[in-house]
Amino acid sequence: MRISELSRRSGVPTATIKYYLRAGLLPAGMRTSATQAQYDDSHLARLRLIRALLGPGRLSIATIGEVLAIVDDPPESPLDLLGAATHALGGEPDGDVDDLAQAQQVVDRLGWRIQTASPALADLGRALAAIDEAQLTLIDGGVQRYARRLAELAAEEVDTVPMDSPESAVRQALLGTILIEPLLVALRRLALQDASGRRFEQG
Amino acid sequence: MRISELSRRSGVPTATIKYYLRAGLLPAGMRTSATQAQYDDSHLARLRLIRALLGPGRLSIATIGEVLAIVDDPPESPLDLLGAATHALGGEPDGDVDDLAQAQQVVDRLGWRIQTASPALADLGRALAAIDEAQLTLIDGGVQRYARRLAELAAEEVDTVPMDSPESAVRQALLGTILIEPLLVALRRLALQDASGRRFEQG
DNA sequence: CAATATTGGAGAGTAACAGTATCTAATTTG
DNA sequence: CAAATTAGATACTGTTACTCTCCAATATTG
Repeated sequence: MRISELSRRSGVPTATIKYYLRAGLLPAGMRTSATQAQYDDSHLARLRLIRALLGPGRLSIATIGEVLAIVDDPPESPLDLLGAATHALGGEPDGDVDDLAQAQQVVDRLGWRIQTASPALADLGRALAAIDEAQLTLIDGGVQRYARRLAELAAEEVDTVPMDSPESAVRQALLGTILIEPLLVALRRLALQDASGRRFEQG
Repeated sequence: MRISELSRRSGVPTATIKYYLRAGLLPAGMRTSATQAQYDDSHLARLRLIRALLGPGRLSIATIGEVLAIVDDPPESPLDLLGAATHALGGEPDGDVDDLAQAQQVVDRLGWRIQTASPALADLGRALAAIDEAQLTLIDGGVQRYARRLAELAAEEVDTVPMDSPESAVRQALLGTILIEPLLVALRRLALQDASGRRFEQG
């Protein structure tokens, strides 16, 4: 198909498609002449993926570039996989030292083995600091309780990663990390609405 | 304290503090003269909260304004509370009709009672669509499994909301909704790293 | 008490981001 | 052959979250 059809089928303006091409998010089409290129379903799928990562995934164009680079050229070892993934995501790699130490302590108490200097660890530190500064009361058992629930889910998720090919493994692992987050956030907000409705209607 | 001390103690530049004052996020200090005002610990706490919502919470200045307006002037009924909360949060209220229908179906199957037109429902629809478009495989039991884990946690969280005063209830409920999200996201990424480490080291 | 520093308030300027618009030359299509 | 489409490049736009500059009015310091 040509760019106009790609645009029509994806709902993305041609100017924006060109912008993604320039940014290297979308591979160039197969050139048939100086002013024409053919795009196929893989381009359509990639385009939809970009929009998914931009929208619900809330990633920046730059971050999407890093993520897609990993998807397109996966690391040898699956061990490095999620390391590379969370490294591409996550904000500034390091923050306040105390916050980081607190995060490390949480992870240690859980017995989790994490590559040091994971940006997710810094994110955890900042999240804990934010909760602290807002003087929020956590549920009994606090962070550990959330962590154990998520660990159960994480173990199941990792089991869904196919081991047949590194390409599909990296895809599932990386995109799963990113795209399930908005699902969890939305579900949690709805669960809170339901729970608070149940509590206060009889209180 | 004066603005320079507020700046020093919070780490926020005075120019930025003035910007928050103009935006109505921070109440004005007590004026002592035409060119001087006194700020107290409540201003410091508010400033830290703003930074927490801006950083880990990833809210925009405009959204923070809405959230703080609810905190400062809570609705009468606790029932409206999380409705107002999730209404202030959440992206565009409505999206694709099919996506919304799928989200509604998920919620119905769970037996959750949600105020219709909750932006969180639209968010759920978009999150599901994104997962679908990326052709991700969900864990067995799919969305329902995530949902039930989150429902357990949500029920416990709602129990931590103090019923003594509407002010503290709204604070806990609203800020809990927002600030625990980055905690969950960070914990999940770390849990995934740990789980994938465990899986692949023996695979 | 004079010189220097700080402040509130307002408006303009800035950097990053995610597009959009315009233009040109070369094809395609009708 | 005339009208439409395209790749590619460059320039422009709108939004966001600041950041800078100025001014007159104090406050502080020597």
